[in-house]
Amino acid sequence: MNDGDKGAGPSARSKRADARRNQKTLLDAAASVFVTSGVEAPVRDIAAKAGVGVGTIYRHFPTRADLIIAVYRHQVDACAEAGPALLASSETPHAALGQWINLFVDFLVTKHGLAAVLRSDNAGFDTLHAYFLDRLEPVCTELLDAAADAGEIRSDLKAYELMRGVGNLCIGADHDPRYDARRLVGFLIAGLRRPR
Amino acid sequence: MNDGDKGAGPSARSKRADARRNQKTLLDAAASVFVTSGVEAPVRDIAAKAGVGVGTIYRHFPTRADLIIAVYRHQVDACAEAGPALLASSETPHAALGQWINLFVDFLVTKHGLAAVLRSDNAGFDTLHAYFLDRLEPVCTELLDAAADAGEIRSDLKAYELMRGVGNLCIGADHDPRYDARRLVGFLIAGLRRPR
DNA sequence: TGCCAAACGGAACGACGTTCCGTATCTTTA
DNA sequence: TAAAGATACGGAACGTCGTTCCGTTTGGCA
Repeated sequence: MNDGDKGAGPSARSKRADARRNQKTLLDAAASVFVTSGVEAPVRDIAAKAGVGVGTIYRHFPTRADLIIAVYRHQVDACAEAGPALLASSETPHAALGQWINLFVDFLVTKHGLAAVLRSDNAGFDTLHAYFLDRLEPVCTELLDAAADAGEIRSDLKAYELMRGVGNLCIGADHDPRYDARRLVGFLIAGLRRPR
Repeated sequence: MNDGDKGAGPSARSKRADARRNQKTLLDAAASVFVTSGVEAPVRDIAAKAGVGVGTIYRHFPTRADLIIAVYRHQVDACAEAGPALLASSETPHAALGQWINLFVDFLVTKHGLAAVLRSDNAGFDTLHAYFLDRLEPVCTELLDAAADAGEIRSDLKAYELMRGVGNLCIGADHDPRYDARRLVGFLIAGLRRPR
């Protein structure tokens, strides 16, 4: 338990001062570029925004996924932590599930291209995929089980499958006014209801 | 009614013999490579498989989308034509819709990466997107309207939105045994049922 | 047979991710 | 405080990819 490092990003302490500074600068620059150009923005753009060479990015974040994870870790964690809270505060487990899915969808939809990259089969994004799953799948499973135990929804759906489906529905949901991912996800969740 | 050309691919007639031959060779090579490496296979691979230079590909198919369209046109057309037939032969419009969507999903899922490319925001794939829409949206609208008129499903969903949703759900459905796109699409369709 | 438009092949270009290494900077130690 | 060693930096360089361009070849026709 040395410095709070969780394994997906470089340590924040016990490094040279300039390295620590650059890491922060890089995170800010990446976050900013992600907002304007999406998470698939060229590495050089991020480097330029941060006023740093591309080598520096790769030293701090060996893969692109590591950078994305570092940028969004807090929000993913918040989403994970909201699960149990919703379960405790909602009328029914199904309502909690719906609200939690809404959080998840909002998160994905507001990050340009994140959903797409999550599903990319390009090598190097497995880490990202794995991180989201590690963090969120248990939470989703808990909500799903609760709703299934209450008899509100079918019980043969795994959290993994649901999350992939929801994630997929969010792809390209920005920049297309004719496509409302939230609504479709709502239909999907509705379709989970136990027949009768 | 000259030679069957529909505008998205080069004419088959009134060209030099070698050109006509190469066009066929290219279609076969592309189809073959698409099966083994997916629709995003490098252009050079397709050229190599066909035994031609890359320039030849671009002369016959100005954009990558044109090549993909040419390869799958028959299947897309078949899917489009199946719509009215299903509507006529099924018990209810909702059943017809479900069966038609199944055809669509089967088509997408069996073509490596086609669903993903359909949703790609890379420039150059608009043509592909447009072709699918031109061909299939009217059919989907017809089915949707029939089911809505029969009071079986909600009436506030556009064919465009449904097709995008279904297409999205199919992304990455191959090479992942834990994810069954057909099942999720089924849930989505079920979720369209009119409340009651 | 000889001409020439049509078609061909593949080198070349620009964008990108990623790696590598000479250089600059920090930190430690004498 | 000054020099040495470790650490980090910048950006050139490499490989891959889509796409364009042009010198060369070839098929059709007079």
